[in-house]
Amino acid sequence: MSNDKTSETEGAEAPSTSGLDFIRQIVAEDQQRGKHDGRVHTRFPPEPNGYLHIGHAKSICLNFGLATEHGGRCNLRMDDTNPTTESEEYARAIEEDVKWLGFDWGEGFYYASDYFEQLHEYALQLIRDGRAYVCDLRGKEVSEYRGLWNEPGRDSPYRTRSIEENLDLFARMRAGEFEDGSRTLRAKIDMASPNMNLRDPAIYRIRRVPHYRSGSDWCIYPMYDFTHPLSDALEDITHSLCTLEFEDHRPLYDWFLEHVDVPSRPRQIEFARLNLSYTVLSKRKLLELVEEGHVSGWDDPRMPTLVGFRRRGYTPEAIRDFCDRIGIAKANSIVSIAQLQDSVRQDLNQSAPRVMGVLRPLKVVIDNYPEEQVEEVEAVNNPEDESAGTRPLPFSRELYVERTDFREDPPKKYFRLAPGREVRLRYAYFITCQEVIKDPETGEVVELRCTYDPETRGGYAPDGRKVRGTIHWVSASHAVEAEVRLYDHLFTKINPEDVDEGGSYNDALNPESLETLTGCRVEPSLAGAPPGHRVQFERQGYFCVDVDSRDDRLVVNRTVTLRDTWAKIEKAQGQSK
RNA sequence: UGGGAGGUCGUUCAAUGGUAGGACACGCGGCUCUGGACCGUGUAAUCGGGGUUCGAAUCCCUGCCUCCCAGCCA
Repeated sequence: MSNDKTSETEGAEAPSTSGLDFIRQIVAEDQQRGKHDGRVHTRFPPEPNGYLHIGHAKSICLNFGLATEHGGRCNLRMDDTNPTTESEEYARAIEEDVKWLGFDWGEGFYYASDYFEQLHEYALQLIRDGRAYVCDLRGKEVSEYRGLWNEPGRDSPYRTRSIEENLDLFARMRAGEFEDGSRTLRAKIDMASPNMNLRDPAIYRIRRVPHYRSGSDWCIYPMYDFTHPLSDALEDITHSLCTLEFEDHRPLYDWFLEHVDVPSRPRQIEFARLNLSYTVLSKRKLLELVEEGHVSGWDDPRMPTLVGFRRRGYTPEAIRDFCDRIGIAKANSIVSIAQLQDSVRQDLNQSAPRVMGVLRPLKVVIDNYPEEQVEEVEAVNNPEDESAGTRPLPFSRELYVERTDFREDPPKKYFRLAPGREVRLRYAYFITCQEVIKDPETGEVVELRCTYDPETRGGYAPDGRKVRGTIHWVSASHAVEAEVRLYDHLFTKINPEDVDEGGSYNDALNPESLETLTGCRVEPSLAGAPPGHRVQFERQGYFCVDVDSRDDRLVVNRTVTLRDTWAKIEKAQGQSK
């Protein structure tokens, strides 16, 4: 958040807005012109009917970022006007997620439901001014009267009711005299408008159910289109940022501000919502994934939710960096998941301590190493951060190395272990593979017999000879056993929502999105690591201790792999054959 | 079909009448006790057609394509 070195533009009256995204340009211009007294006040208005996902993060970073960049404020507001889908649990989770992402709303925490009384007053004003009426049409009838895109709607037969009758009926709606769905309060705008939103939209509906906050104080609830502009105005919001699908709601947004006596005049600006390759980002679909059991919950590490990413091991810094990098525009687009992965790698590379972890252990016995001997070699904790220091690693005659670091028949450019080959065990010794032991039944390689060169302690050969390969390892008797969960995309298609007729987005569910490895071996320093602890398993990737972890059962999630140049080479070799 | 909004390297975002640039991805090279990181380098784009202009991604006209809207959801 400190990417501003633009204050060097002294002489210029109006600093250039070049390079800024279109919203920041508008805000900068507004501020230069002294609009809203030069104030910038934004808000992030989630509905507490689900968990926040990475798409929300884009909006959060925009709204909070904009405010801090201009010395303004950003409110967190629960947009909770629909009691049937919302809950306290979601509201609390949202609050926590925004905090986790690293943003602070100060005193600015609000609930639209706290405005119910004021909103009701505003509705009365509209009625008194002849701008709203109680309509007795049922849902189906309303939509019949609404007309089609290319055909104007018809006025409701109740449109011409007297103000007194409207006032009376609305009071009785509030008093609970009418059943759900039997009546609505509608804005009297224009049934012939080419914009459907202006064909007398409902502003209050009857829902005789308790609200998670207002309890049973109300049985009528205001609609989004009515609530939102007025809530913004009540909070003195200057710039009300929302996504593209609300673009043609803007005339309605402005209509309410125009016809209700509000304290301020916010402006709605729309931007494109985030789409991520190989994932879905809609609360409805994410809810389905949870309810249908395709994932273990909202915080399943494969979920694009903030709780999911958190459990997976993503850092708030990485997510913020990602949001900075993808920019803000009006063109709808699908951002590559590789972009996000780059952001985490970038962050974790700096901060994650290195550790030895063997995912698929292959036993190695060093024949010329003394039977009972154990020594300690010194390992660097983080080559990117000298202050992280070093740690001792136990070394002994029996080790585990990565199964994929041995090939009986090595392909070209394979620098790892193979019969007769010498490699370096990171921070320890050079070893040479002398013998391959196989299971007589299956032919599977079960053990490698190797010899080590005692002169190469620490990983250097005094005679100056080089080895091409350095591999990771753990001492068999000292290693801690762990369960490692590897994740892949939840979906196999770049855009799972792009489905053929009759298809469903979950046809593209990836059956291999979770791979659980048991019997993995990690270095002893990881014993007892708490959930949330992030490390790099050298040469493998970044990992994070899962909440399922117990003292006697280490469970770690793979956040993201390291870049794997060898995998690319091998893939290219495979293709050229 | 009516209304609204979009279309720039493979992807994403810039360039606001004056050399089309960054990031990711990809390729090549260097360095390396992580085939990581890092360093260097390269490939690669203005939806089509007209016009205005010394000069157009940008302004005008026209065509094409994509997205959103017919909840008493947000």
